[in-house]
Amino acid sequence: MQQEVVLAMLAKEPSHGYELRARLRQALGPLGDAMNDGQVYVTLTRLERAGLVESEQAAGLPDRPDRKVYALTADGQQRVAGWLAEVSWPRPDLAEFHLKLIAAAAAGLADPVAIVDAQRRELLRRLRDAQLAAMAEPGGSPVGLLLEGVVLRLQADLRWLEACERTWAGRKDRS
Amino acid sequence: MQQEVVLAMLAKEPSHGYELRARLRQALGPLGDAMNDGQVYVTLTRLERAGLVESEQAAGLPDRPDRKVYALTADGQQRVAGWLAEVSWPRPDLAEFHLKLIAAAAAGLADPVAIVDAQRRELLRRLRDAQLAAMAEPGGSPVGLLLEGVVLRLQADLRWLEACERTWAGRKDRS
DNA sequence: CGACACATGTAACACGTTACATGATTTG
DNA sequence: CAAATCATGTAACGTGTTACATGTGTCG
Repeated sequence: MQQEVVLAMLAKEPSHGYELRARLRQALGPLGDAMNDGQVYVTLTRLERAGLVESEQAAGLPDRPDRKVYALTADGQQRVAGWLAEVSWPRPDLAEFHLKLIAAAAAGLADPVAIVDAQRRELLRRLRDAQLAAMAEPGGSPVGLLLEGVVLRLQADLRWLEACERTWAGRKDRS
Repeated sequence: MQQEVVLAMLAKEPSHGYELRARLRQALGPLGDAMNDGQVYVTLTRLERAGLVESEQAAGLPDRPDRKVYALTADGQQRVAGWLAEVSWPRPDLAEFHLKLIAAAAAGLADPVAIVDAQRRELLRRLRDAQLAAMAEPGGSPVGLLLEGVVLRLQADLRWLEACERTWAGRKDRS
């Protein structure tokens, strides 16, 4: 799960895989459920191979399995600092849907307007879910904030779908 | 670039790599500039290996290199139909930024509010660019529609950043 | 002559995902 | 006894990305 994220969590303090996984889940709230359990370990292994972290065996709780505690190397710290300074932002991934409409219309396989409609119903469902989840979180909490972002996004996407419907409905009339 | 997209473009009519690439670029407008030239061929090769398309050598324009024309197999057609019926939607990728703020605050490496600020400046720049690009497109064109989606997204993200700033500024006061 | 349109690829790499595999201890 | 918690991994796969590599014909 995103090497930078794991690195940044280690910047706070050295830790082991199991705990990182738990911290991630906690920070993501309901969105963390999609995570795969083994993923963190894969990422840690690769980070170690890349020389960004180092591991050390450490005793766990009494009568508990030992832990493998990872800490940042100098390279790792630099990478984290770079990541924090970065202003990258995932570019909107609307292109796929856009191309779907174009392809459907061009190939005559499906009605673009119907596709938009189906998509809107799906997004409305997700919006409802996100709003419910947001209400379950205490206001002002980080997880609540994240869910608010999801809601704002979905609302923007729904408005876009309306624009899509208007445009494609118009195109059909003219063809 | 997304196997389904390539498949769907072939659903309209059999075609060769170079043309697909051109059609993609045209459909994406300014967003198509990020594409890598060799990518389409990689995708086509893998699709053929997977039995979703078949290729045939065909004569190109006079005195031009030959083309390798790809067409959908029955499996490929089914896959396209399935894709069109799907209501998948990329889940919002806000988690990374969210985790960045949490990590910055926890590790004390950077001021979350400063990060939010830098990010806002970046998004405002992108918003301006997208609006300029949108104005260059004829109204009602597919590319213009896509750019409108990008603008709506950016506006929603900017509103989210404002919420982030309020929340994190509040947290700082209390710490 | 140099740039551009036409046309095709490959090799290597990074990364996320999935599924599988193990084993102790506490709690109901 | 079964389930959950603590704790770790690996092998294989799909796919996007990058960089490199090649060749002709036309147009200015």
